[in-house]
Amino acid sequence: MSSNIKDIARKLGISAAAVSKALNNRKDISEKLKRKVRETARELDYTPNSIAKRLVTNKSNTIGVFVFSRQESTFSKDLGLQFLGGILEEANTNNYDIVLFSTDSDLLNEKSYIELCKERRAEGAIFTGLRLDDPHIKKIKNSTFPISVIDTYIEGENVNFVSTDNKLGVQLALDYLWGLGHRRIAMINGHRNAQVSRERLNAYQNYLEEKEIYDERLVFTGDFTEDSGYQCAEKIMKLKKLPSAIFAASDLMALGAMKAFKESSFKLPEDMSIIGFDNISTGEYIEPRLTTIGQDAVGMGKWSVRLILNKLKKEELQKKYLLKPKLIIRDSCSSVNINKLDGEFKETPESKFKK
Amino acid sequence: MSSNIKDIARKLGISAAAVSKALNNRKDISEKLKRKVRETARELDYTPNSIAKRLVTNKSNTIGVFVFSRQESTFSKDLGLQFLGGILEEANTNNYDIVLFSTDSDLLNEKSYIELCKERRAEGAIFTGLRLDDPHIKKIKNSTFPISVIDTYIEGENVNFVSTDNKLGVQLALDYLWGLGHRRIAMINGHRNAQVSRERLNAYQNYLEEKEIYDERLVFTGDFTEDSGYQCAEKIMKLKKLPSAIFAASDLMALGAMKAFKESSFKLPEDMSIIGFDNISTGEYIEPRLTTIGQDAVGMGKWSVRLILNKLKKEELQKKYLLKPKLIIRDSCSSVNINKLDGEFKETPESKFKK
DNA sequence: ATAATATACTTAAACGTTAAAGTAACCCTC
DNA sequence: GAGGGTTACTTTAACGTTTAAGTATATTAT
Repeated sequence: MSSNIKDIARKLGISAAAVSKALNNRKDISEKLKRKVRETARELDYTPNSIAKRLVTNKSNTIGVFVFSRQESTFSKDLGLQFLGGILEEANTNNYDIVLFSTDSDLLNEKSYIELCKERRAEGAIFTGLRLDDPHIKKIKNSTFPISVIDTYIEGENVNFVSTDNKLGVQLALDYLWGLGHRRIAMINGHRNAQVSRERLNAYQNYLEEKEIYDERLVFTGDFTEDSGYQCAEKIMKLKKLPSAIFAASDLMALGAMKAFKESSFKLPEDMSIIGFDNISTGEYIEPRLTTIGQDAVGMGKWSVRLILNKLKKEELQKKYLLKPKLIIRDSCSSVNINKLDGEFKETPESKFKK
Repeated sequence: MSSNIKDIARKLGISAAAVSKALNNRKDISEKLKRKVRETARELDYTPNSIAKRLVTNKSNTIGVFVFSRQESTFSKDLGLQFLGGILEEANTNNYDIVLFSTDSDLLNEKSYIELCKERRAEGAIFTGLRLDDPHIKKIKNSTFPISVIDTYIEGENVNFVSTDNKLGVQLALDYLWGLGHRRIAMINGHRNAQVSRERLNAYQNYLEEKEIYDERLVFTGDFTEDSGYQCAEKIMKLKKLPSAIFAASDLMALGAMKAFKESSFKLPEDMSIIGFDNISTGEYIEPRLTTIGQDAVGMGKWSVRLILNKLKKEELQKKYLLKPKLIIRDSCSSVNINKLDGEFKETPESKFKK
């Protein structure tokens, strides 16, 4: 097979240790020998064996990654590949390997996520799309190596949390709707087993309570899928008093809702303003183009790696990183239609709505 | 740290070899000892060290994966995650690890893809989105370990090719358009550095030549991006004799073309039928919903792993696998508008167009 | 009873690398 | 010219496993 350090040593009549040191550019080897070693290494087509190196140094330079991307996942496939891209770039830049694990195969029935990582001596692990009711949560909590979980908060000595600043995201969305004059704003939330659902709901409730317009009957619970958004929209249409706007906790649900309204021949956005969350690419193509809250998915991937690396270096023991979302204004929200306001709100003085 | 085989051996007063064999369920160890070993392994919270195992057995059980997903890539992010899903599931099922490499970081400037794999002693590698003008192609050609390349054909002893049956895909698309009565069908192709562009163009040309309606002036070259589709559509609109339908080599380009036509207030699909290729999820949401050729991306991922595994087992030396595409009929194609037919085609007898 | 065979282990080496400790040769310094 | 320091190596052990070969004991066949 391919040559090793001993082959080089033999050819040069020196010790293997000298070769190792030469290749690692240590200071106790002469420049002359280093040159000779590097040259013969090239001649013999030497490739370092990282497996041997990992064994002897007891350092795997590996991070395990689990991407749970089922339909009812909190993120779309769009975001999934962006997470991965960020993770990869940051990891490889720091000389770490990413080993990806299938979350579909039955590997996971035999062994826990943690065991899979331990066997490979992974130095850290990253989870995305983990549900709060995942059976392995306790093991993650008690992990002996650092773990970053994207979008799901888990209490634990070695567990980091990377997410979007959901409170800010909701604020951006509701500020925008409020500014457009909306006073009756429904919410279509994701399922209760997602961290982000809770956060977004809380932020929504707090915001509207502060404005004194919170109405719990306007909160509908889906499961992040398009279909659930559709169904929630149907329920909304049956309301005696319709809202003028809807805040959906995911773009996919927003898309489903739009479909339902279109089928019931609502004019969008005039008859119903809809704002989503995620900024999936489809939002740009649908009619009307979806206004939404954009997440920095690549950044989330990078930070999940950084927090692990920091922990390994025992420096800067930050366990949480929230990325700033941004409002992406497109065409799915309009200023509130004065003619359709019911008595309750007719006297509201806001008339200079920006758009 | 975590315990090892020697700890178990010491505790039980037996040799490390016996422990190893017991844990591997070899037949020259008594059932009684096996039970005892397994029990103490559990007690001591033993986790096998796969790194040591890989070193001694000289088997890494690893496949390296490179996903090139730039904008002008032949596949969308949608498909990217599907490839990965298929790869992962098939690999993990067969006890192989996937190590993913960033194609953005500058890791790739220092070392070739092949070197990265060799250092990790990867047993195989998978490439997706590789361009025909990639500088590392020659190294891939001469690889000493099996490689599967998705959608890019590279000649080489150890190189497998996994793709969609593009000829069939084009046939499905053109049969469908032909059946709807279209006789003047333009093509918007991807860039020349993608294998699939060549195949799709060839198939298009052959099909239309057979029908004796091929016109090279109706072939436009984009680069798989939406924007390039838009630009090609603009050129098409400047044609003296407009086509009645367009076959786009990617959904993204089809989307761009639709945008251009809509802006020029074409009625879709009445004024222009458009069919795409890929079946990205956005196609379902756009108006009109995009008719397209669907690819089995998950299957492509799985087969790229299978071909590598077969090669490693030296059985069934198949180096190529083509997955069947399927026609996904939605709303972006209509039967040809008789009133708009120019003289040249008016007498065509086909009048029973299915839709 | 003896030899052959099977069973259930142990011993020892190996995988390719690194790192700690050792050593020989040389250079200074006073 | 003996002692201290530096330079440039070598020797040895180790990382945690597996495997081939060896061995002692028990079992069976003749």
